[in-house]
Amino acid sequence: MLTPRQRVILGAIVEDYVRSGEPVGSRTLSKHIHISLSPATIRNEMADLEDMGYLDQPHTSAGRIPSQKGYRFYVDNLMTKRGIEPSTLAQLRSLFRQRMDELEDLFQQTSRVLSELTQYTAIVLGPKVYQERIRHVQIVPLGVPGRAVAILVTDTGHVEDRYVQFPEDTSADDVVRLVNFLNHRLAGVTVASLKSRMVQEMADELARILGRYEDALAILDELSQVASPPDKAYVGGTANILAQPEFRDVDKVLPLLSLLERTDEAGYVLPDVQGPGVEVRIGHENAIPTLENCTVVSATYSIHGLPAGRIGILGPTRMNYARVVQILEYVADAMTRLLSERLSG
Amino acid sequence: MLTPRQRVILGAIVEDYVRSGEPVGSRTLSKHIHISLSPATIRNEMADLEDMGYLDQPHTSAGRIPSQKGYRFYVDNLMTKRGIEPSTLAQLRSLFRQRMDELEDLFQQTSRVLSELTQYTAIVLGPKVYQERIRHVQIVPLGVPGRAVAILVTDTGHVEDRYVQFPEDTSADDVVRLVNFLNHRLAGVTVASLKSRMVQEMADELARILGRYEDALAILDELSQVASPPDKAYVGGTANILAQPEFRDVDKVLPLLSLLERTDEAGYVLPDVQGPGVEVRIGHENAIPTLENCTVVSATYSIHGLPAGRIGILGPTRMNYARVVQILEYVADAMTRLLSERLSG
DNA sequence: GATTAGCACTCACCGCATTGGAGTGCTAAC
DNA sequence: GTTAGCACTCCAATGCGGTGAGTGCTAATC
Repeated sequence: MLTPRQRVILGAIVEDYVRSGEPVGSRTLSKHIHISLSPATIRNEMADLEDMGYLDQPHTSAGRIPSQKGYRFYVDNLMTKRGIEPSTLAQLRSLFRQRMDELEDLFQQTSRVLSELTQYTAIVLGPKVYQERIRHVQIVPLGVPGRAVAILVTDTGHVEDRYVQFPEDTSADDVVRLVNFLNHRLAGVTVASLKSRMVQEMADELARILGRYEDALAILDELSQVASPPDKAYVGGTANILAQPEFRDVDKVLPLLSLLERTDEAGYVLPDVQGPGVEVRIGHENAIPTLENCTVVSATYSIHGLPAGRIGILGPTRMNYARVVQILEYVADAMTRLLSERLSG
Repeated sequence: MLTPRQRVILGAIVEDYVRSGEPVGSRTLSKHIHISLSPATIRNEMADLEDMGYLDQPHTSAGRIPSQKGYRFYVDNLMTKRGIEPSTLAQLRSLFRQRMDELEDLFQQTSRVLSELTQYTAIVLGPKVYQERIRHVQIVPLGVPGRAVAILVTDTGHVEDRYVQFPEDTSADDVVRLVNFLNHRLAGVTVASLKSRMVQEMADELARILGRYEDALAILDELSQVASPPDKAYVGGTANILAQPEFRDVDKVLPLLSLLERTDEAGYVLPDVQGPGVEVRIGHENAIPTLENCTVVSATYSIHGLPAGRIGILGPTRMNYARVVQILEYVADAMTRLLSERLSG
């Protein structure tokens, strides 16, 4: 257990190091406002903190830097939220006051603003489609026989489309019948359940309508594909990583940038927690080894009380935790309100 | 004008430098197979080439490197295409042999493979929608009165959707009438013409159907927005830039990465040429100042004989021009064939 | 007249020693 | 328990000579 004095010293070291990026020495700390101890005393305390694993020393004659354990203790016990600076708050407010017709815009803009405000990398995951309810199904045949586009619209206004192939001799009438049937049977059903059991039981009915069982199955199979799009990730400010002194070295950033570049994998950077509140993963706490020197802070936003998607910030372990946590709290909250309001009445 | 011997020497310098990344000295060159001259002679020629601006010298006692003018001369007059290596060809063939249901996949995969093969950054621009013909229009009202999703499907299977707002008292019947009217009037029309004159003349007709003129205008205005989506850019291999020795310095890459990150601006990297063949822009020939030390090689792909979109490679001026040009020629050609074949009968 | 051998010169780069300074650990005094 | 003092450590910056690749120039050679 840490003594109150050790806690003050650890907190001061974390905050000083986050600000300056330089290892913190005992002399620097003794000048700190809330600490009126001589450098020697502080040295003793620092040696103890290092023994306990809260601090690291880059080399014998350097100051101390927080270890990952140190950051963890800071986040759990010492961090004080001072409220978001007015200018930041203003920028956030204006972001959510804009009229954004497209959901896509909202996510894109959010990731841009988040990365600008924090100077770290921001990741915004679009809402998971499979919880939404189907509002409309449409099939548009293209010029080529047997080829068409299937479109799914959910009650949130989310549109998914997919190129599908039909048996070549499917007639225009068949398509109309199919669309009517699907709309009748699927309206209000969640996307998730479309994939599973619905297909089975619908196949029989559909076979009656079309008069061909195999075709009915094939068509439904194609359609069910529409319902499982990959989660879309909006990544902003990847270039910001380079500005961080700990990533000035090209060899260290390369794996990180490669990871973020594949937007399909970028989603895995955010942990899959669905609870409320902000989640902080420091260094090795992340599942992905590439992130061993990074911290990922993430939060969940909801639609109508249901967790819908995640937003997060990726930066070095030397991160301004308090500020990032507060900003994410604000943004997750604002997105929850905006989306819930917009998508009901 | 360059003498034949000067041309041989310049060509050798370019190819040697592209391969090694080190300034080329006279001794190295004299060992070159096709050059049987003493270092001294070569030195004299190199001095002349430098005077004419084809070569640069990093410092007095270093070898020579090609200037941008030198690269330009090489590309225009000296470059010999030796044919793509078998292994590369195999990879390209297998890319286009895959079944790719979504156009999106095609562009994404192409940009990935291009960047992997070249180890540079690849940019693929999706086809310009406005040349395509409208196949189907759909409007799906959402739960909230006056809010709906408008969907446009083109004959290539391209789907555009947009959240739109209607007058709140628009009835379900009105929407059905509107959709029927639009499909009747717009089928086969190019997206481009929808924006311009169509709107004007349709407004009158629509007003008769709905019985309200202002609303008709408002609705058409919203719809015309759907028809002008930004060109979508698929950027792959941005991290590859870091692997290039000329961009090991973080300060030099940062502006480049920032540019590529904003995918809306990434499109501007490729010049807007619509002719056939491959375009090479070296250093300052690029419109964007950030690219002063980069070369952009680009090519156009077509659908049914009409230029549809562009693909390109971004790398340092020290680039393997012959190889990149050949690969782009191949890919543009393959995309043209694939898209034309797939989108007709 | 073109080519080449020879030579002095330049300059980046490497390794090495030197120095300064920030910071520590330890001990003894307060 | 706290602090002053001191020897010690180690990084980072600086300076310096040696090395080698490469050049430009001149004079000899073909």
